[in-house]
Amino acid sequence: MVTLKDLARITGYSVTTVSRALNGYDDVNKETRDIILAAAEKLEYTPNINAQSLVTKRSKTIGFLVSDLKRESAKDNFTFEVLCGISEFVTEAGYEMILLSTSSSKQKNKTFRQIVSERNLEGIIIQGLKKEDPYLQEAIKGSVPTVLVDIPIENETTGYVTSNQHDSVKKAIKYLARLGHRNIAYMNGHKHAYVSEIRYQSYKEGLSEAGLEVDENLVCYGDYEEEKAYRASLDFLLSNPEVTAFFCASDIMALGVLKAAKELKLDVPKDLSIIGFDNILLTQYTSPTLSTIGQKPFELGKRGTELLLEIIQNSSTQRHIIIQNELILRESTAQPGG
Amino acid sequence: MVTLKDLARITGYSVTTVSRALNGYDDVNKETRDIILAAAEKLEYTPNINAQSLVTKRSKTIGFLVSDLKRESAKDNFTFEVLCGISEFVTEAGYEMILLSTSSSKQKNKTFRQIVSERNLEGIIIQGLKKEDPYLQEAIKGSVPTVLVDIPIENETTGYVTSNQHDSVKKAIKYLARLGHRNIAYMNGHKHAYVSEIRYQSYKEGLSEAGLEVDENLVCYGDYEEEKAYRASLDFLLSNPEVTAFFCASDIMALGVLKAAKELKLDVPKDLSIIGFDNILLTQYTSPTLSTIGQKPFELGKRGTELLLEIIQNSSTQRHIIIQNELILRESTAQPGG
DNA sequence: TAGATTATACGAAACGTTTCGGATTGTCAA
DNA sequence: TTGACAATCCGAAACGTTTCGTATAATCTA
Repeated sequence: MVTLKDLARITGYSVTTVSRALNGYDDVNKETRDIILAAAEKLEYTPNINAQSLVTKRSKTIGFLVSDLKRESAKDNFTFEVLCGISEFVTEAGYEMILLSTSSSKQKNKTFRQIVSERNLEGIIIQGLKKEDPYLQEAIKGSVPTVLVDIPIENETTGYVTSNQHDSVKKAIKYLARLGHRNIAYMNGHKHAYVSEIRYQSYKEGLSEAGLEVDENLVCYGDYEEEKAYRASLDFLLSNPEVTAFFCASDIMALGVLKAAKELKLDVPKDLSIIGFDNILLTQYTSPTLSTIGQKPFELGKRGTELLLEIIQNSSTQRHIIIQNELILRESTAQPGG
Repeated sequence: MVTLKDLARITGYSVTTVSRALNGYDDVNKETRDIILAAAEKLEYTPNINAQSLVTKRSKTIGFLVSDLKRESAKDNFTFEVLCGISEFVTEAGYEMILLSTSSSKQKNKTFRQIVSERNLEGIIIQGLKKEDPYLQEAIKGSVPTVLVDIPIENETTGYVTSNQHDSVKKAIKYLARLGHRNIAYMNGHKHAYVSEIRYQSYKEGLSEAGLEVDENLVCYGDYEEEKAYRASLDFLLSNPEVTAFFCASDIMALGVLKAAKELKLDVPKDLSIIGFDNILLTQYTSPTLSTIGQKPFELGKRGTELLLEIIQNSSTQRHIIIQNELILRESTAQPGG
């Protein structure tokens, strides 16, 4: 490893001068700067960021904190797309990202503050924590620049990035209503996630705005799992034959509903319209193909990082960014009865 | 941020003693150790890893170097699963992973050595670099502990983790032969990837071992893209009606072949058997469902990290790990003619 | 020509650790 | 009583940076 000291020894200047030359200070002679730069180039010098961060407090590193990244989560490319977005912007900005995977239990061993100060992280992006997770509370209360994905909370050092879930869910519901559906069921995920709540609220508002009544009995819970959604909807569809449309809080659950419909010999979309959420790759390959609400997780990651760096540099005017979803209509939606 | 100095001030001991107490040295009195530990606990002290690494040269950090992690790569959950595997093991071992995304062009700005020494990385896992990428060469020649995913090269400080692609491809080919197929085509990916070569070799050997002749004309190129595979196989199947089976170097390309077959009104598997590679989620949802070779990327990541840490700690006896793939038979394979 | 100003360079301290080599007690065998 | 030894503690240097304050020499101003 070649250090400032090496460069100093070789060029004959002091460590101070070498440092200032490399950092572009103007109290160093053009000639000596050139000599120093040449030597640095030749020896492939790069500053040791750890040492740098020790004195400047700027580690050029942010954390991506995600809940429980284990075997099963590999299926979830929402997280991965967010990560790709972060990676792209972070690199552009000369930063680096470290991946922090945590679980509810691990949060007892180490506080959020500790995680951050261990590695001098300048800021953190949080995705997929449960509402009641201590880290989330710490992050919001603390003074570490933080950006939350899909959790709409903001303050001096906390911002968030999300999609217009509210509008897009309402839009989907109203679309179904416009097609003539009167009994629109809702397949919700588990209650740990903020998004479940938001989508459920929006579903109800969508119904109201379409002049339909909200019926609590038309809500199922599938925990964001295909199998659970399948079982829940199987029973549900049997006992609620008046239902002609299903809005699902995730595509995965929509697959479960689709499977149940097939099982019950219901024709999709003739007997039952289905709309999912996420636009996962699979939705284009099922038969019928699935209508869904498409998010842009890559964008969420990218813009989220942008926001985070603004908060870090104190140059941000706003504390939140909203990305537009799109309602993607495929074969699984139609007028009731065909 | 609470430092050793703070603890020293509060407990009345020296920084040295505090440090030694926390690190479990036995030349500190049980009582004083307890006092110090209590204080550390109370103030939520955690060592600053950057400062630590400056003196110990051990940063508790490894890098995951992946080629060009951009928008499109989000679809590729091979990489993501590997990443999840790395994350799991790395956390267990008290390390942290930083994500390094590079492109062929970026590799000109900064050398591999620089990337490593910038952040005192203890080791690096490399996935998806092109054969001719400079970083790959540097990594192999250099003295930084490195683990390559799916690139079988090893030396003093370099190891690799891969699956038994060779055997599993041969197995698939021989399985097709046993079913009675005599003209088995091969859809290859682009030539930048080591795996393309390996799979192609294994395809040929599989044919030979099954007593079939290798015919170079039965090889198509789909560049690991569905669309390209679709177009390539469309022409190919038209002009080679004797072909009754297609082995594809990836599931994505198998989808393309499947689409082409449907387009040509070929019945799969009656007129054409198809085997893919990767076992992506989609293969369970196509119709017919796709036979494929299943890799275990999570395992690759996890065991790869294990190997890397062994190399770092100089405690490893072997320099490579082979994970068993499995041949997964679904509906897309049958005897020729049904 | 004296004093002020500018250009250029550097010493030393600091960041938060670890670790080497002592220093200071107290205990015990001879 | 003395010397040896163990137990316990600490000072100072080091890791690779940045930065504050200062030093020196050259140049300018009046």
